[in-house]
Amino acid sequence: MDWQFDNERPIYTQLVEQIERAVVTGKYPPGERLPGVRELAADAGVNPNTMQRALAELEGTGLLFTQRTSGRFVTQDAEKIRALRVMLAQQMAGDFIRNMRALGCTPDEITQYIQRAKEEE
Amino acid sequence: MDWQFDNERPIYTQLVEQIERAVVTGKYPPGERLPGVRELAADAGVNPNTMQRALAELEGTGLLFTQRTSGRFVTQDAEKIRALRVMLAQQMAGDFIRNMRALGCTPDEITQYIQRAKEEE
DNA sequence: ACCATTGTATTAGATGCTTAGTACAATAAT
DNA sequence: ATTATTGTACTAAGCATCTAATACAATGGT
Repeated sequence: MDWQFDNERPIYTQLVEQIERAVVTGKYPPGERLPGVRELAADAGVNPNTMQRALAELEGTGLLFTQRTSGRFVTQDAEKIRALRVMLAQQMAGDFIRNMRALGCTPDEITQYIQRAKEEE
Repeated sequence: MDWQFDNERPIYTQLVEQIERAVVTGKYPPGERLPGVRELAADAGVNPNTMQRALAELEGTGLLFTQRTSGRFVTQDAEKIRALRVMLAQQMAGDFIRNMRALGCTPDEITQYIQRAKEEE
């Protein structure tokens, strides 16, 4: 997993996002066991405490669950995962539109910028 | 001006963004004088130091300039302002596409989410 | 000349994030 | 039974952000 951080926002927040992504894209399938906190932390290059904090949040939303001494697992509720993916995508699209509008962009202009950005990838 | 903040990122960063928006949307035309630091800070509900920090950054990019004791002004370079608006829009569109791709969205899927988000505003 | 207003600088304290280091509880594996 | 591995908890330190309060320098308006 290729972790990547900016220093605009707390690392634990970015960890949450990137683990969510790994789950909704199927990199960690439903029911699969995650590496341990220490291993994940070492892989991401962060402190175990910071990783722990991110994982605890993901447990709070029910995306992960813990079995006390055998490790952490992705929820087996595949529907929940699909729903999360849709929710995240809607959220991002909504935020994007609002932000573009705040710049004074018309719907057509937004479409043009999107088109351009797609071609550049 | 209706300031709005989340607590995900530093306030001074968000101040920079919102002032940039006010400029590129023409709310503060080229050459126009801004309210003083204290007034802006009071209006935004933040500490004058924090506002000062945001304004100093905007000066660093040349969007604003200071006349020692009469106040701060928007640059008179209208082309610079147009260029900034385009830059911000491209940046946002690029980030958006990358983030949607990271969620596993296809180009068509992205288009659908955009369409949906536009209709909901 | 005077003075209110401008931007700017400085110090101190509170809070949150991150790292480092250590320790403990529970259990699967041996 | 013992041991290694799991998640979890705690303290201390460093750092950035933000607020609060105060002070100073420069100048436009009177």
